Amino acid sequence: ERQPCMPTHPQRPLVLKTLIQFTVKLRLLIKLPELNYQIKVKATIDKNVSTVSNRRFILCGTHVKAMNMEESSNGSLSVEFRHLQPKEMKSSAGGKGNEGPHMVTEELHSISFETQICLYGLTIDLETNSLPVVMISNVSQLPNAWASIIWYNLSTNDSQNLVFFNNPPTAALNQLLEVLSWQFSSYVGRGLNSDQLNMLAEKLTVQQTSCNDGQLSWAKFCKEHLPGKAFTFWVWLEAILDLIKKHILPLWIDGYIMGFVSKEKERVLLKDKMPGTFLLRFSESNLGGITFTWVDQSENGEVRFHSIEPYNKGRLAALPFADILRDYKVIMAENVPENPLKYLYPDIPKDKAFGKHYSSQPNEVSRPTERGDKGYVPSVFIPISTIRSDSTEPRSPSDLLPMSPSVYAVLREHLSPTVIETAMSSPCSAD
Amino acid sequence: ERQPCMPTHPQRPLVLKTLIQFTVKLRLLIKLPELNYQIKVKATIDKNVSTVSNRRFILCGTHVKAMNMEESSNGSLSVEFRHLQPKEMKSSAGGKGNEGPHMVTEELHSISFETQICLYGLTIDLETNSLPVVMISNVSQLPNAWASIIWYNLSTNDSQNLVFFNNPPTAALNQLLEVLSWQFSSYVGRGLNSDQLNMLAEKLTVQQTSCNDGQLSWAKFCKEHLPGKAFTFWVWLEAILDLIKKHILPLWIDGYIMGFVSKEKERVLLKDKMPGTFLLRFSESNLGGITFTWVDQSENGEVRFHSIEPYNKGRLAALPFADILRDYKVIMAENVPENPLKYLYPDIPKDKAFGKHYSSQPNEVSRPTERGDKGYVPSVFIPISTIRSDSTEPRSPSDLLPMSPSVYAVLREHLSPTVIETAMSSPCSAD
DNA sequence: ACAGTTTCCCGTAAATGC
DNA sequence: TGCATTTACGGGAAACTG
Repeated sequence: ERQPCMPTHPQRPLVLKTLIQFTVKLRLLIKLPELNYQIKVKATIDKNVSTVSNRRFILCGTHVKAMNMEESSNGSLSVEFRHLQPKEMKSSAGGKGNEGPHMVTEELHSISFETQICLYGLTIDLETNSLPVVMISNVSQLPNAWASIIWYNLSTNDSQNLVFFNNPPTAALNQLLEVLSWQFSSYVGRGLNSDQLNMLAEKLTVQQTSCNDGQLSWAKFCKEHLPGKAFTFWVWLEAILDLIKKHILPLWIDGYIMGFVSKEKERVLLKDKMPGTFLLRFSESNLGGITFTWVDQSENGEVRFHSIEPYNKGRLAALPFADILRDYKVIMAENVPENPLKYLYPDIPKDKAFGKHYSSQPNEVSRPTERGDKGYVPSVFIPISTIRSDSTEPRSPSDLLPMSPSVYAVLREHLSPTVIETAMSSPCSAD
Repeated sequence: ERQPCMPTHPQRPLVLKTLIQFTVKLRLLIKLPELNYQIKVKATIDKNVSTVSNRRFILCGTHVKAMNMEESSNGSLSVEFRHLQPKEMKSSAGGKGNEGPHMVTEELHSISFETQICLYGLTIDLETNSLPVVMISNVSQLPNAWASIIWYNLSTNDSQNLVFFNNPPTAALNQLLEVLSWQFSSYVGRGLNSDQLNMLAEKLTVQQTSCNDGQLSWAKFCKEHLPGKAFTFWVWLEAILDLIKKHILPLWIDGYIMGFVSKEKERVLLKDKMPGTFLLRFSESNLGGITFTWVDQSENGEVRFHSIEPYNKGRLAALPFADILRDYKVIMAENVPENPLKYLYPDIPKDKAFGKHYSSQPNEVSRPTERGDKGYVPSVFIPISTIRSDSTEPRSPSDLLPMSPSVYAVLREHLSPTVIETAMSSPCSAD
């Protein structure tokens, strides 16, 4: 008769975190003619202790509340519990309940709502339960918990099978893909097209030892590591969702991120394109990483591909991805302009003072293996002050005023042919 | 008879945060011959309610504990309360106690310890109190709270004057400076020299309308904003302590950061030095910012100074400061190598796809005013792949193998006039 | 309206448990 | 011992409250 739902982490309902409050709204689906008294509803967690767990929780906050009229619409009764927060009761009695699955994120719990309605002298006991919920204690568990919710609701219409993960069923691959696309559209505002879904499908079904029947096991989705990797498919995908949401949301929504392309497909796509054509792809080896791959031609006309070392959250926090695309450069050491900093006051050679603090980060000089571990082009951030000097039309000193004289002086000193200090080389011919 | 002390935030004792646990250790300074029974000590906060506040706190956790033998040394009795956590009791009765200071960080509280000792048939009540403590609810209040602790202990020997901040006394400037230096040495491992202290003294005493008597008011230290700034002296200094601790600790400890120098002094120091001589200075206008200033000469021999836009925590998290010093470059727009990314697959001009997402960050082209708001040289991070190409000794193609052919191709395409001689293997002629 | 203050809660690190 | 899980708490931001 009622319709429970419970957001906690926005867009990740049915996952509850201990000590973090959540909200549940309940609507009475039958209409009552008499409303002379309060209908009080009580919320309980795991009321019937038949849970697959020896963890016990209670709900703190006002878990008994009266229903009131819905302001909007049809005047039906509802009640919203706010600020409920689950707390774990340390069960000193180590009576291991049902053994079941070992991960807490595969442990299903249930929230019950009870009430009594006295109607025409009749006393009616009402009770309803939420869909299974997963209880976690730290956001780090959220990805796996959410996977459980997805898998459950994808696989069964059962509203209360708390032992579901004792023996989780397989899911139809095409249904799963639909859910994944829906995940993207609800979480980051744009779903996945068929090319992207095909790539994910391939990734999910490699090493599918048997059953090529379009079914996928829970283990393949969320338990077993991807071949050669130290993480599961789902963790990999969640890291990408997170990356998109936090760092490249508008680009994603605009559809400029192809994202899910295999390295092989990538080459097929790029090989006939103009040199300088590139695409954006999520890293398959780094969690939450994005790279760009571009094509060019070597002097003998051979087509070549280059992928930048993937950018992750940390780097993108320092420099937005669009800016990286705008400003990315490949330069030769000889053409790097001189560093204007030479002596720490009063006269300590810079490297003498700071040399031991330089990070091993491969700036300036490329790594021993020119391409990184995965064939990526190494890339670093360099602090630069860039000056525009428009040489197409000669200018008088006064015309240069928009550029401050002192900066101009820096340029003169370090970049002009008549350099005083040890110049590395003459500047490469511009253009 | 006892000796209380209480670390919570390491190195910021006497500041307690609600709901965050702390530890207190108590030692009995008299020796007892008989120890046949347990001496239980009770910890209370603001036991005598004569506090300058209507905030009420209680201590949660085991606040009654028995003393035991000290394992080390002389077998004296002690007790350590761990996991105590202060909680605020919302006093619904709005009976504003003592009016006093308005800031909670100027509200002094006190922790009391009580016990009873039965010795030779005599019952002795013992009680001792902590030095005044400040209760905060968020780390954002810690700097001001710690300032209160410093000022109190600098100004008085009174062990319990909880109304101290109703009318805080002035402090002797030289004593304060000593404390500041001690702050640096205890918090970031290196104190301040006299030059640095002189700069701070000047900063503290500008606009010192009257009393040039070497006394400084609490307000000047921690209440009034610095002239023309939106923060107090202390907040400015704390931001620097924080910056040092988190991003440039080893450089600070080595003494390579002059840090506290006025812009005027800076020029005096640098003007006779070799071009390329620089020093590191904390920004006076940006909270927690550090800049470097270098000297060079314009072509007509005029001495010029340049200061980089200060780096703050966010930027230093992306690029360590030592690396910034190592890699900083000033380049001209004309000499910037081409960006290899031109068309988003299949053939969308890059700027068409991403142009609207570029940040307004002034990369590539300098700002309208060539030097920023405060006369700083603007500076940005640029993602770069750098390739060493050693032209001093020609190499055969096979020597080029350590560099991947594709990277080589990039170089060919975008950078080289005609010929590239590349080698990874040759060590760069060290220094 | 607003500023001081507290609460909320993510996310990393450390502690704990098994 | 190692991994699974919880706890701790800094820090940014929202909510609260006079």
